[in-house]
Amino acid sequence: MSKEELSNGAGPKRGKRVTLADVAALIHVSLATVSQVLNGRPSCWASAETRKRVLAAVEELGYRPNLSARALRSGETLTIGMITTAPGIGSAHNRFAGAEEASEKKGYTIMLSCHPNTSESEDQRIRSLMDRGVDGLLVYPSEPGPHTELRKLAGSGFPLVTFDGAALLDFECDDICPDYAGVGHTQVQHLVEIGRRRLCLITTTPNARINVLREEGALAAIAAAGLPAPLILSLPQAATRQSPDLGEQEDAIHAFLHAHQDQFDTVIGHDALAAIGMRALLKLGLAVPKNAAVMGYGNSLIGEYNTLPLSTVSTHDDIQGAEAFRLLLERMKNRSTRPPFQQIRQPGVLLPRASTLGSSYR
Amino acid sequence: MSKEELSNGAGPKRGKRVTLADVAALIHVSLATVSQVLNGRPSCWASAETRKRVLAAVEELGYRPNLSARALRSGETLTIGMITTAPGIGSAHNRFAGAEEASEKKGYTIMLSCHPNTSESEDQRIRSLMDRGVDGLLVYPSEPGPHTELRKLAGSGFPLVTFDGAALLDFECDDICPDYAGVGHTQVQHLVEIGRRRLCLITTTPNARINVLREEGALAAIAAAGLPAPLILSLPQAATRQSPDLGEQEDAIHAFLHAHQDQFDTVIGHDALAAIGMRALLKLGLAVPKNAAVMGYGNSLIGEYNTLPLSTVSTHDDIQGAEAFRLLLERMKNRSTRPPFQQIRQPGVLLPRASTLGSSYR
DNA sequence: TGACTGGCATACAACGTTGTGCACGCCGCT
DNA sequence: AGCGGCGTGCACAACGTTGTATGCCAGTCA
Repeated sequence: MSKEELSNGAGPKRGKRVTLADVAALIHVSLATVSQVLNGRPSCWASAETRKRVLAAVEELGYRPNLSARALRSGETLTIGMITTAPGIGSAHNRFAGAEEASEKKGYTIMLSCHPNTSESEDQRIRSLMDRGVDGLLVYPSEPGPHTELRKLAGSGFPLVTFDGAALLDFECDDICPDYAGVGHTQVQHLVEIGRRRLCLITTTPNARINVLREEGALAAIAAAGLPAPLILSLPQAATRQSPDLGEQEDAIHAFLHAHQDQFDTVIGHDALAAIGMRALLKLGLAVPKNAAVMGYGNSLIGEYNTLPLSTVSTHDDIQGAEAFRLLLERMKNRSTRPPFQQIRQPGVLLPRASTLGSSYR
Repeated sequence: MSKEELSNGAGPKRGKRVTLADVAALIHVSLATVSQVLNGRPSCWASAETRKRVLAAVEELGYRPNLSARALRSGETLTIGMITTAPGIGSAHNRFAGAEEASEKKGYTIMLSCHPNTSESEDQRIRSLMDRGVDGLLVYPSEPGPHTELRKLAGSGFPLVTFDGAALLDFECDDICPDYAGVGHTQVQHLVEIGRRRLCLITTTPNARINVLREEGALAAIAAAGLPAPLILSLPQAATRQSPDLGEQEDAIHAFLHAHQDQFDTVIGHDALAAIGMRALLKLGLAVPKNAAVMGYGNSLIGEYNTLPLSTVSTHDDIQGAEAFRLLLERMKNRSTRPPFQQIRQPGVLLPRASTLGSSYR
């Protein structure tokens, strides 16, 4: 008897999903027995014989458990939430992809929620996901603010892992972010090796602590290498997260570099800014990398597809995502014990390309 | 009496979530009453007085409904699923962002699931999301295959909207994709306006029907404009979705363009390929756009941040996402009626930049 | 005065699971 | 023969909602 015959015949209620009761009825066993067999209770239960019949019936009817019901009963949804700020240009979609791949293997699904970069919208998204009963949460904290809900979660022992939290939060929690000091070190080491000494650092929003952290990493590495202090250009944060006004940024960079001509031989910034910076350099008539090398960091495709491929230090955002999920899973498995918070720092990997090594473009 | 005092004092069960029963108990009303007030049953019910008391109690206890329970009871989860193939370079994250923003406004949350590009993994992701009781599904179909689950869903009237389905599926369903014919027309019109006539088309995987559709759009526009038939280069599909081997692609393009030198004055492809193509052109010693203009289409940042900004026809992937959700919502609201399937075609918008208009780079 | 109306609130039964406690029959042991 | 134990299986009570059927009271009309 095929599944089709059953589903539109006299079988279980037409058009409804197959339930445990349907399976039980088919082979004249009780609900509980079927449930036990399927969940493979560790100990005693269920003779090999009934077990076989149950599995056959499940197969025949195409039974699939109703996870809403299971969630209500057991409090576990096999679902985690992820909250990000900008999904576009930044690291979010790569970290998501890494986390998603890892979580899928363990049977988890991710609810992904984006929000404008404010503490209130962060609170709201957290509440929304908690209402849905997620078992754990991966969060990009917003720029500094009260972080009411996030703080509560961290304090309550709820499984939570943040990205770049160290730079943005004034309380402790499990966190993962690039090893900025290491990234800076790698950048500087490469630049020193190719004979550069006079760096120009381009960054955004000086008031955002995350950028301060990035900057500190680079500065420490520069000092450690015995290079002179770099030029620093701090751009105001992009107005809209989806598409910052590149023209405006380019003009600002152009003006700055023009004003400090002959004071640098290298431009550093995250991949997007480095790409924009490269345009400004060419417009100034400087050859890249001959007159000025350009070096980025991050994980973006921008540098990889660029006409003049951009040397960068990859922060392996996808691995960060996978690691974040791994840590989250650990916390979800052991809700009772409260191990000390863990701060993971993802090392960067040098990807030297034409913008530091190539023959020159104008 | 503050919320904090309650939650660790004698209030509702310590550490547990506040439930309807807690609220009801606090003001000595029945469960049902509270539920009715909160869900604002349209008609008769609930005096202004009790309504006020209920709302006050809800506020005081910080009650939030348990959506798992509601889902079990009502069959609605306020959650939709989205299934994509490659999340990285393609249109997926922009379409997601658009859908997410639109859905969030309506109280929906999206579960996002990615899969390697096979029909089996597509089936598996669909089952996983259906188990979780999603109210609707947005799907990137995989390359041609049986599409067992997807076909079932489309046939059952379950709310489902696909992206690029017209090119990939042999059955009907609600669908949205770029208006390829329009995109091709816009590209060609712009190129004609700047005096180009001899086009070279770069595409991938000739066997994937989606690329055929794209190609057809361009070819039709080329023919309509009275241009000679273009050169066509079909590259094999990238091995890994995360990071295709750019060097290999570049070499292939380089060889092709070298072999057909002087037979084209323009290169067309989607943004990523166009960017790679531009490198090949420069390597051949051709000036862009003087000797060869380059034109992409899509919605990627690659062209925007490129050293030589890439002219493109944006397919507004974020709007497509929002539109897809709008249509899905319509289907979810009217489960009973089965209106004819709708195929939305998103028009492209010309973004002329330096790769067709600028002064030349070499 | 009895019956009927309408406004308000309540009990109760689902939704599909899972875990606990108990019942039944059979075996071996004392 | 009586007892304990074990191997199987089942009934039942939750989990937190929501919709329906019902109860209660005051006021109104015949």
